[in-house]
Amino acid sequence: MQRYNPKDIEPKWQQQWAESKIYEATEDATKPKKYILEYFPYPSGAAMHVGHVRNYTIGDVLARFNRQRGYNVLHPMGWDAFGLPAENYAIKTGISPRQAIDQNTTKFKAQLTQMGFSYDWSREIDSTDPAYYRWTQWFFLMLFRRGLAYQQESLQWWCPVDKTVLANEQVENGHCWRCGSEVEKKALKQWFFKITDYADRLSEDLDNVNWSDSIKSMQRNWIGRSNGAEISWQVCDKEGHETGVSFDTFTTRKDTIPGVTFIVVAPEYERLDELTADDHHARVHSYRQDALRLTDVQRQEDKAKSGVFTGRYAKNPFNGDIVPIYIANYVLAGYGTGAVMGMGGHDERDREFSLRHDIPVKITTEVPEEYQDLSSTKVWAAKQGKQINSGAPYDGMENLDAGRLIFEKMAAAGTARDKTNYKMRDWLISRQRYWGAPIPIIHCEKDGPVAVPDDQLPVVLPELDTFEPSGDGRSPLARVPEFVNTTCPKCGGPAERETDTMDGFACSSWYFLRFADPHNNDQPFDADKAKFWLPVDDYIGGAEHAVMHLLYARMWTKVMYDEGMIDFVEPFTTLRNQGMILAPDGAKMSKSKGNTIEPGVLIDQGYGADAIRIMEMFIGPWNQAANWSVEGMGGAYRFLQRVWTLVQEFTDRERGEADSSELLRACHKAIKKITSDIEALNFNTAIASLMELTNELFKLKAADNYAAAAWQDTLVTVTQLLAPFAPHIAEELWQQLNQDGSVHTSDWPVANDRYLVDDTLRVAVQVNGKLRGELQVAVSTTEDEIVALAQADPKVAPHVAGKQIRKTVYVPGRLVNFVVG
RNA sequence: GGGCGAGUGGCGGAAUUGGUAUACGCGGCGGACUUAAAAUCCGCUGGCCUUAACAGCCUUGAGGGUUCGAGUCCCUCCUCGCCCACCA
Repeated sequence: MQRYNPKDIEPKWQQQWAESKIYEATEDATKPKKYILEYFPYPSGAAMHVGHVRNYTIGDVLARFNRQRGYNVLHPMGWDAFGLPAENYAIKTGISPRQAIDQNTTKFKAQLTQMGFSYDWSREIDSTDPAYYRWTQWFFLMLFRRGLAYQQESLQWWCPVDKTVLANEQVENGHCWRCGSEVEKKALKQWFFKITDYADRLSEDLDNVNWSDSIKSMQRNWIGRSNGAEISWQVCDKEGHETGVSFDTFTTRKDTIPGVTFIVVAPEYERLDELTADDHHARVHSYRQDALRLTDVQRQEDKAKSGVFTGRYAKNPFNGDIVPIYIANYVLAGYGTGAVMGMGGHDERDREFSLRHDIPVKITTEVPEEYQDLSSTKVWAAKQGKQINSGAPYDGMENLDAGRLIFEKMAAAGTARDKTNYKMRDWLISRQRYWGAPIPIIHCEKDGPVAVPDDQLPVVLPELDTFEPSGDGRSPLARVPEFVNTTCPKCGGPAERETDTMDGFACSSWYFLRFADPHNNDQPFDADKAKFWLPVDDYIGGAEHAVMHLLYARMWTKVMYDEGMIDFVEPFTTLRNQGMILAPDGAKMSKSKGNTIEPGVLIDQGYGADAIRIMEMFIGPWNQAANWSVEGMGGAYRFLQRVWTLVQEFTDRERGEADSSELLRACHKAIKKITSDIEALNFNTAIASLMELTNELFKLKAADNYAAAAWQDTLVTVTQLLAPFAPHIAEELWQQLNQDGSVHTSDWPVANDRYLVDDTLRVAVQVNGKLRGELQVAVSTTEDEIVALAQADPKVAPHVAGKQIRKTVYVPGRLVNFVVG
């Protein structure tokens, strides 16, 4: 008997599938389409580990299952290859990013192929290919034309190690998302995409996508829409003489306006001088300089709420109160107006500031006893209660009603207006690095920033010998005169090219559309093809993209919709976030820790790709984290080996009129269960059912009670059910069972209810809810008969004998419960 | 501090609408085969009491509640994970 040896069969079928092109998708409208996509990877030089494999396996199981179920499946793969790792590698080794990426994609592709993933490689794309980034540049210009790409000089996050600016989304807790070093602020002129224009739609359209609540709430949180009011204040001196300067603050608590006891502005506040008295300039400026030198992390560590008085006051537009103006580093410059009304009564931070600087505190909402000590930092922040200390007619009202009235009065006087603010900032997309798509803009002294004409795209990234960033805020491209010096497309005069490149997230904001039409040289994609395949039906990836890629891609999609290029507003109908695979000890797998488990190694050890795939899917629910188990890997292999053995030991000898009903029942029960399990993404229980069926087949084989034809049919069915999970062994056994074509293009089995009817029922018998016995009865037994049998059952009788049965509950076909008392 | 999610055997995990808790796998124990081992096949495996079986009692983070019946529903609490975090 031939033993199960994955090394003999897996490479063979991988080659066969590639040659027969069975996974290539065409726009065949006779079948419903299904676009299944995994986030296209960064082809790093490191081997992929079993955590990555889980992601691709989920996608591949869905792709294969849907193909067998009659869908026209698009399952493409490509490379998100611009970005720092390749460039840093180039600096270190002298190998150009282009060469490194080419080597890595070859390696990465081999690893994916080795796992038997059913990608349509004819659609492979590479974001660093000029044929691709030409269209990334084209989209940049579309955004530019629509006023959604603009340049602005301001303080930006700057990573001192990577020597480039970063988007807000790429700063994690004050550290660079790539290298982990602490970021700084630097005043630079940068390119932005105006994602804030889309804040409302990005927030609201989340209602219409099938994403997990956690990702949705992460996005909503990040966008951070809050409705409130903008209030105008007049600057004055201590006696209330106005200086003629006014400024605005933002609040979400209109009801607390009567309780404002100070104003505080951020150190970066642009009009700080206008809010500062002459004799306070020195102190205010020294505080400002100190604050600006601090990194964001250091500033957040200032829990003591430092700050200094500006010497000026502001007049409360609601009640005329004169309150001091401070500068303090706990106020964020980039949110709202950069100036905040302080009310220590109901805000913890303001309370702390008030206590530190001896500012009186005034509460405007009735608070419980334990919060009445105003010298404590314990603040009653609940949003509802009775209004107090605000005068008539407000005192005694519900505070929210009072707030509305206060606002109406101020709005009528022109000192307040409705305002919505967002935590999200515009997306900073320029990078001072070499390895990215050049921003297709030409700077002309006369015409300003001018779009590179379409027919001059792509602006090709020149080949360089050194990629070292200079750190002076300009990219290495600035050192290439033949790249920089050009002529203005408008006036023909001498001009300079933009030397910054685009954030890699620009490339990944539209790649899912390119897969619909990957080789188009006339446009980013053909509208009909996009309409055929998009939106993506199942998008599978980790949660780490929640507020970056997934937000950016959604914005671009909406811009394309506004441009009339596509007819949908959300790119990813269903999003699936797989759980992380951790090392056996529960630690995160990483190359630096040296605890990665690589599929290539497991394949070399003889487990094979199929067993790895089974293990990945069986280890637990697909969307929960799981610890890798070395022993579990053996179990996955053993399971496949048992299936293999069943087919090898199949002999076609005559069995006469053997009764196959048990066999057929087991088989069709499994079909039904596995089908609904995969539909619900319960991959682990689908595999458990396959294991159960296999165990059942071994028992039936030992009993030797089945007809040969039914046995053959069952084995064929098993290969089909196994095919999405373990495609190689399924294909091999399919062939051994003399089936035509490929198991992967075969029709998914359908359960026949005829085989599922049982002739006996098992009914549990409870007394007062406690299990006391079990009945085996014919299906035809009536309720009365079952109750009588239950009562008479030797295990049940002692518990009911001599007691009064007060109630009998019968759940048809399941249980009888006697309530005795 | 805010948001999201999770607590079930020695371990990973199963349990339709509330209806026989612990499927399936790992690990462990025993058996068959073998000169022997590996591999393979078969059986047992939540805890307590019991020589053992039968029977009984207990058990889904803790405590209460609803119900004939709760892992599942409600309330209170505890623990852990992830994300965001001075956003006024």
